[in-house]
Amino acid sequence: MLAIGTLSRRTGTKVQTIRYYEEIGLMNEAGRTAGGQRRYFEKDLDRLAFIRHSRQLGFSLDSIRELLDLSDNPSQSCAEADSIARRQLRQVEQRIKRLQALKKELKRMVAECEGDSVAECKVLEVLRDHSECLTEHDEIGA
Amino acid sequence: MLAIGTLSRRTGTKVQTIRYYEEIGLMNEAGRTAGGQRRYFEKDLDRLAFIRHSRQLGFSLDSIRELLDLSDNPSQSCAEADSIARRQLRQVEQRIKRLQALKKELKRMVAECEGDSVAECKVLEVLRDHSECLTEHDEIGA
DNA sequence: CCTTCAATCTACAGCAACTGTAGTTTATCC
DNA sequence: GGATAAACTACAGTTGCTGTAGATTGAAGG
Repeated sequence: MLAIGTLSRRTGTKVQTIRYYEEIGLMNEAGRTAGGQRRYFEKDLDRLAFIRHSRQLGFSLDSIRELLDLSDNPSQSCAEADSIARRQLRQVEQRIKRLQALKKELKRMVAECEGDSVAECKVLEVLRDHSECLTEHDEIGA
Repeated sequence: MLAIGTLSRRTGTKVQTIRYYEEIGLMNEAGRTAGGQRRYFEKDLDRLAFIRHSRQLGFSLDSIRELLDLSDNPSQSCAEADSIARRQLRQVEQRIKRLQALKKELKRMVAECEGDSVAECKVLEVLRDHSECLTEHDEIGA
């Protein structure tokens, strides 16, 4: 039987975060000692590791919930899991695209800055006037 | 004199967001009509546009606050604004790097999935077992 | 002048995904 | 049996908004 701190250490998850996952139903309710402390099995550790790893790959808690459901029912089709992963991949690619546009703009902004006083600062000037931008960046960078 | 809805339309900012910016002190407190509605000058519109544009470039509200301060005091050195922009650039580059690692991993995951049942689903397998990953991705993707 | 209706107002709850704090109780080790 | 680390609950705070409810206001048309 594992205490919550052991799960915490072994998965690099804050104790409060584990309790939070229980609260929102991602982790099963843990068994308790007579004194009320949570005690876990190895399988709980595996589940938490799955959640953490998925988070590291950028999946939302909602997606992870779906993936866990699939994982719990091994007879289902794999297609669902595949499509969740593809969706995540598309999102990541989207974000990269947007960030690359931002990077370009920021680079240009910084490169052109050579004035010594704020009055002639290119950085502030660009921020003041969107029309100086080369690219469109209408969505706020996630 | 401009109503809040006009600022909203002209900058693509939700009305509540403008009020929120006032609440946290990013926008100056607007003048009011006898009936209590906010009325703005052109300079307020400019300030809001500056804020929005900076947000689109991914600056945090705290950074924007600094940038606005600089912009309000045009005799200061430009170095400060420059360093804020460079910091932002570094952050963006960092995020791109991380996302590219994720993308690689997700691509591999999706590419290898060919089993038809969840039991042999590569996606779920990879999520279960971090050691199957090629890259480290210890930080949760922002 | 009066009605009407969109626009605005305040106040507060909610989102994602945690993180931090305070104050208390439990488990473990010597 | 005492000390101390670790666990407990409950709740506030983070970032940057967004949405809702219910009450007013302002401008245009008749």
